[in-house]
Amino acid sequence: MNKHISLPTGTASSSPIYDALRKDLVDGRFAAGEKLAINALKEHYQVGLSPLREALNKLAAYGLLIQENQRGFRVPQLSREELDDIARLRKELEGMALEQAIAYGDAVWEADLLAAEHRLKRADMSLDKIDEWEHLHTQFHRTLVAPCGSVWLLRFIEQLHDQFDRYRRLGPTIPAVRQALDEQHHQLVELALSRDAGAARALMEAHIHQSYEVALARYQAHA
Amino acid sequence: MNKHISLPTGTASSSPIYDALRKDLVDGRFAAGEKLAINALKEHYQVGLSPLREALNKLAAYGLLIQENQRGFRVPQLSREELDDIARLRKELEGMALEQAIAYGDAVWEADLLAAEHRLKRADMSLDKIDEWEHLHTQFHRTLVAPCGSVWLLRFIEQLHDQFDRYRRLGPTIPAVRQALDEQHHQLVELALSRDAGAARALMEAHIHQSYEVALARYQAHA
DNA sequence: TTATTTAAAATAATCGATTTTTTACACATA
DNA sequence: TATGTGTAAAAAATCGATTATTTTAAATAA
Repeated sequence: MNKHISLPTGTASSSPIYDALRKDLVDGRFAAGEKLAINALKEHYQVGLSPLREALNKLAAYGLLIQENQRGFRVPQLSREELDDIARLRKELEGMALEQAIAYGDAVWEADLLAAEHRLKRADMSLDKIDEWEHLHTQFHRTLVAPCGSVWLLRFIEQLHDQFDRYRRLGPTIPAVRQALDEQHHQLVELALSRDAGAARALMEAHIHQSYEVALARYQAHA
Repeated sequence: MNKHISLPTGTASSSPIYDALRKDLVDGRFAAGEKLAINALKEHYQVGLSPLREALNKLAAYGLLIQENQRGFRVPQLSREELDDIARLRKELEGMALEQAIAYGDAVWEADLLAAEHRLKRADMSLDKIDEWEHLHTQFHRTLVAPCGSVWLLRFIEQLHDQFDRYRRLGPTIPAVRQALDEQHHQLVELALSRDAGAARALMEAHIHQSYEVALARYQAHA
């Protein structure tokens, strides 16, 4: 019995420590620019040095850490410029992927989409269940573009999502914002099911832009 | 005195063993699908186990290796579908990057471009100097898109280039093909200098397509 | 005081050995 | 013959300790 659904492609199978660290980095548990104390991590996550270092190396290659020559690992800085960059690329790549998904997606995809949207809408978003909601939200966006036919495009989108979330998750999710996003999620499904690629792409870009504005406000509040 | 020009962004600073392995993987020194024998690698590259494993982990995160749960590392398979995917994305992303580079590039960029093209054209391409030519070729394409303003776009382009080269380098570079590509390189510089973004993008896509056809032929000859 | 040098401490990277897991093969059973 | 089980060999992953490097602090000189 698998704990995970097998990923669409050769995504490196991940270790528990990799998953935990990745999640904590995306959630903003470490300060931007912070230097990671390896011994402290070892103790905190209760792992040996070797698995820890291998996870850190993978995260550096993935872009969630900076590796400095013989000076260990550091959490990347945040910047307005990078946030703009990430948002712009997300619009471009997810827009592209959605258009292709609408072209290639079959009836199974349609059902998956409806299910993902329903689960997300139903999800409790009280503070102790944020993780659950975040997971379903990620899952929804993943489902939306899944049948685009490009393994590499999906990979890049995933990576940008993680980077974007470093900014978006600087503050707590506000119910009113969530409501607005949920409405867009619903409309995205409708446009996808009606195979209106142009309108769906436009809405996707607007959707990302809205998230971008939330993320930007939070970033500015922090800086 | 630095051996490398510092990279535009937080690209993980790489170790000698990482560089060597990456190069050998891109050059096709390992068969597609091959399982890597760690002890053999250790001996061949004359490195310890720890640095080797860390390099392998980074390469897996980068997409040049597949990491299987407790079953070590494997060279990814090649497929027609993936080659098509990579070529398509390269056209899209490098086209986009070139348009932006033409919008943002300054006089220094213009000079760098001319220099990169000149060095590439002058380069000897005899069999023992292939590495030199390949390096200058990479450098030329890098220079072309460098001022696009998007760190992440550049990162993805670099990654796709490496993946593409796994197919392109299945066979030796033929002088006639090189001649044709050099001519396109020259025209790309001309269009870039004249700031004709539309035409430059179109030519870039045609240029990638031509490389794609070469790579496809080589892939089919191998399979 | 400010800069530079030196020494000590802290931390990162590496190594060699151990433990765990997988794979291959022989044998037994249906 | 096909299928399953047990054992031995191989390989990967991990651990504990060592080595090398960087950082910090103190001391000396300008």
